[in-house]
Amino acid sequence: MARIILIEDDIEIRRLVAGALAREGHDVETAATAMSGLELAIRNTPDLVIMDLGLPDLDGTELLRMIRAISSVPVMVITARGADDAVVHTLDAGADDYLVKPFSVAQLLARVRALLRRGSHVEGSDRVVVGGLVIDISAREASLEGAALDLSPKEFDLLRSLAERQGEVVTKRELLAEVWREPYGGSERTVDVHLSWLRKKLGETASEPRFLRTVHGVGVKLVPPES
Amino acid sequence: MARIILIEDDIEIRRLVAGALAREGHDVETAATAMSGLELAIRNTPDLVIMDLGLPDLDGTELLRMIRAISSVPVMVITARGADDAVVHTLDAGADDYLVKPFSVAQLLARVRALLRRGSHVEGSDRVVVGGLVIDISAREASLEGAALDLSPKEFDLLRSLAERQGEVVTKRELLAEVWREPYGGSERTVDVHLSWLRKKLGETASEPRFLRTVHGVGVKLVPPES
DNA sequence: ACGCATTATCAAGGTTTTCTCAAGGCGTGA
DNA sequence: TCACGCCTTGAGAAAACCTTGATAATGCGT
Repeated sequence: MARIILIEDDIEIRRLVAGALAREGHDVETAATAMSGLELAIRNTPDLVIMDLGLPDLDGTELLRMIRAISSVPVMVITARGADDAVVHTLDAGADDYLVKPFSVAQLLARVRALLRRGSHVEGSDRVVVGGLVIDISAREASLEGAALDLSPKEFDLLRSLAERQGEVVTKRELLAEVWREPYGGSERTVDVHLSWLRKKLGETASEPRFLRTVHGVGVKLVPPES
Repeated sequence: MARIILIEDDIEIRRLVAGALAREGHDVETAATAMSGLELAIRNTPDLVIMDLGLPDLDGTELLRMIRAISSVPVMVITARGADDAVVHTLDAGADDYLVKPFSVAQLLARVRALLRRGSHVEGSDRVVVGGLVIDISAREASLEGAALDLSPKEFDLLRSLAERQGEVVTKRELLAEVWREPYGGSERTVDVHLSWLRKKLGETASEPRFLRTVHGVGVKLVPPES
């Protein structure tokens, strides 16, 4: 699983590519303009950017330079311009691969795999994904539907403990042991309160749960929200 | 300048490509068969391997697998076979790029540059770019939005330690160990103060952070600024 | 439907962590 | 020696966070 940003104005191609990538298990965000794509590339710290060269608001090479100025993320360019000096020019501006439309989706996916294969060695960030909830352990940050969550230390640890055993019911005692480092003492009330805060930040309540389902008499479990 | 191995049986193409690469300043070794190419790849620890898929003594994919078994060197495949599943198959076998003959030499060179650019980044990562902040490690200098920063030794080491693990949370203890060489003793106050100075030079404050985000109870991390 | 046990939430108070300032030490070069 | 830049340390204030106890709500078995 990788975070991929797709910047493409043609809605047909966007759907086609985004769908194929999603089917490979990737987390895809799309943008139809250069500026919104740039913003995504800054905010989401993606593992790969795929961009069209012919965007409505800005020349693709310009966008590429802007991305390169702030990040070394792998960039794949897809475009109708197949002229040789366009390819050379774009690659030298910092692109990692260049695919000419119309292209085969299978080949695109294979090239994406090749780029990610190289990139994955660079970072040691491991993530846990539950529905629209993404938890990045080494960066110690979590986001819900792309929007960053502002979690306190205990809240994050709590969420991580639940995420590492997603779908499983975890007792408050276990959470006290894992998060609070208190295998015996400690009050289970404390866990309740933190769960409540977490719920608030996840946009849910105990009576309308989405991610955090309490199992009466046993504990809680973290699950992807229903439909 | 990079060490490149070219495995290609067609003498015309071999001369053409090897000549062009040499003219770019690279150190090129050629082989006409898979076995001699493999030997070169083992002995010479190249920065890049360019290989034909249709070699006389061994199937190209087989050679690719053998190379991959012993090395993670970038491999570029050039071949007459343009069929889509050949491309997919080869990329998935570990190739980094795939160019169909007849190709333009200019494009080949541009793709070589792209591969080498990435390869050198992985190895002795000498420059770290995060947002508008550029840290040149071997030159021991940093610049913000193009303007050089005047950092004291400790400030630079601190910034470098954070940059080398950008996006990751680093504890003050770890910084004391890495920057101050004091894995146990040492006061975390010291780190705080240096962070404060660094912030001032980066044009930010703790309450209005751009690059240095403190993670309460854990440490700090270096991230690209938002928007 | 009733009562008990468990869970949810709130508000208040206390604790820990972080930030910044200012003072002083140390070494270098003028 | 003096001036200067650099580093360390201590202290106070501010901010962020955690815990607790009380009360309301909910679930479960009878």
